[in-house]
Amino acid sequence: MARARSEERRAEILGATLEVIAERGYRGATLGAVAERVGLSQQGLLHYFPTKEALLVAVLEDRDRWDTGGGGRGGAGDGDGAGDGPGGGSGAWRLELLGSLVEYNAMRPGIVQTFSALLGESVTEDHPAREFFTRRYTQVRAAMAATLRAEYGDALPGGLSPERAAVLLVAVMDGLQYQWLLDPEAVDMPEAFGDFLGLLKGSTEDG
Amino acid sequence: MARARSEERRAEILGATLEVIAERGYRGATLGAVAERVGLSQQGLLHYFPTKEALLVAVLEDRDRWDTGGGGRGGAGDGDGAGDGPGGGSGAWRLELLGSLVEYNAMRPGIVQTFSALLGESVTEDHPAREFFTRRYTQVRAAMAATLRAEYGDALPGGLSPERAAVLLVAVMDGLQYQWLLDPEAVDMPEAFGDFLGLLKGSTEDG
DNA sequence: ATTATCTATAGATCTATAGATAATGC
DNA sequence: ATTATCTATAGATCTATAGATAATGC
Repeated sequence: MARARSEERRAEILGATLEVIAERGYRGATLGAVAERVGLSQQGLLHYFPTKEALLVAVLEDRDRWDTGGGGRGGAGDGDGAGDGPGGGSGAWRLELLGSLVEYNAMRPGIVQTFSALLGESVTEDHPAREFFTRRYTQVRAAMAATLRAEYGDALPGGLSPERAAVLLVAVMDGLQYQWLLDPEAVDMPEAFGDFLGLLKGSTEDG
Repeated sequence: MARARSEERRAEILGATLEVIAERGYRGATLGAVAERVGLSQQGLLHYFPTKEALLVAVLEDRDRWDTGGGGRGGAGDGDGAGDGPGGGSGAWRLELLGSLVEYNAMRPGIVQTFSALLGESVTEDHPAREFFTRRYTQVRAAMAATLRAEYGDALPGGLSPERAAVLLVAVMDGLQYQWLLDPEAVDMPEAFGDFLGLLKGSTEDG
């Protein structure tokens, strides 16, 4: 019971951390702000996560677990570095699910904002999330390539290899997120992503 | 002469600011670090830019000036929110120049990192660059759409309207920058961008 | 006068450590 | 014993203001 309550507390704290990072980024996030959000003193928070970096690491590990479907099978990625969704479990996403993933992300601006902010920060020097994102993108590109290969074979309708298309697929997902976060009225993220899938297929359907 | 020296100093300071932001983001950048890089005390720096935010604003205004070709004619955008290049001057980019722009960016990781970090941070609340990027992306999408329309008319070979293709074009440029900054060995940014242009044209050439 | 810089410093924060107190589980 | 929290606080920073000093340009 004590253990269970402790786990609950940690989950609460991680949720609050996601919120605070969405609002201020990791560097701008303070332990005090996270603590306040869960009704703890800053020092009380440090009982659960001994340093600020440990808190970030826990957030990223959580993300990894969630992305890989909770089952803990590594290798397959999720849809994107800055969005998330239901884990696959079988090794590679089915292409049609990627559209749903983007729609799902469009309903969760908070979490998209958290990871878009982290991704942006991660390119700066010595950022504690940099290695995480580097590794993750390698995985995600590989998973996307596998998905595309399963769907289209070694050459896509547009003429690209699955590997080269995968880079673009991931780029589009991330890039759309920034444009959409900054101006959700102006950018229909799921529609745009559908447009891109249409290009890969060599034809376009209406949104 | 005093005026000229002053302008020089300001330019030096802006250059140093770009570097420090690339390394630590805007929130992580300190006036002291910028000052040190130009051999001034932190308080000496504040003689030129009275607040930290004024320094950021100057960086962004500089960028705007550079992007619009230095001539000060508004309306046309540059290639991208997180890269830069020679200004157009005539209102819209020619499509073939976009590829060169990406190649140019690939030779300047520092500046790409500065603006990628800023873009990432800008999605957080009350970030002083948020409005800048929102406005700029609106402009850039419009300029891209105009470019595409000039090249292909109202329907691209792939079937998209210029406006809908423009969103993707910008997304690809940004998204590629993050992947490339995190892992330049793994991602050939210019090649990937060429692949995307090929998709828009409905055919693909080798890199 | 104005410009360029500096020293001193106020006033805020921030992270993390130390050590106390109370409750829970053996 | 262990767990959960708290108060107190050290030690670092950071931004920005105040005010002095020296040089430059009329």
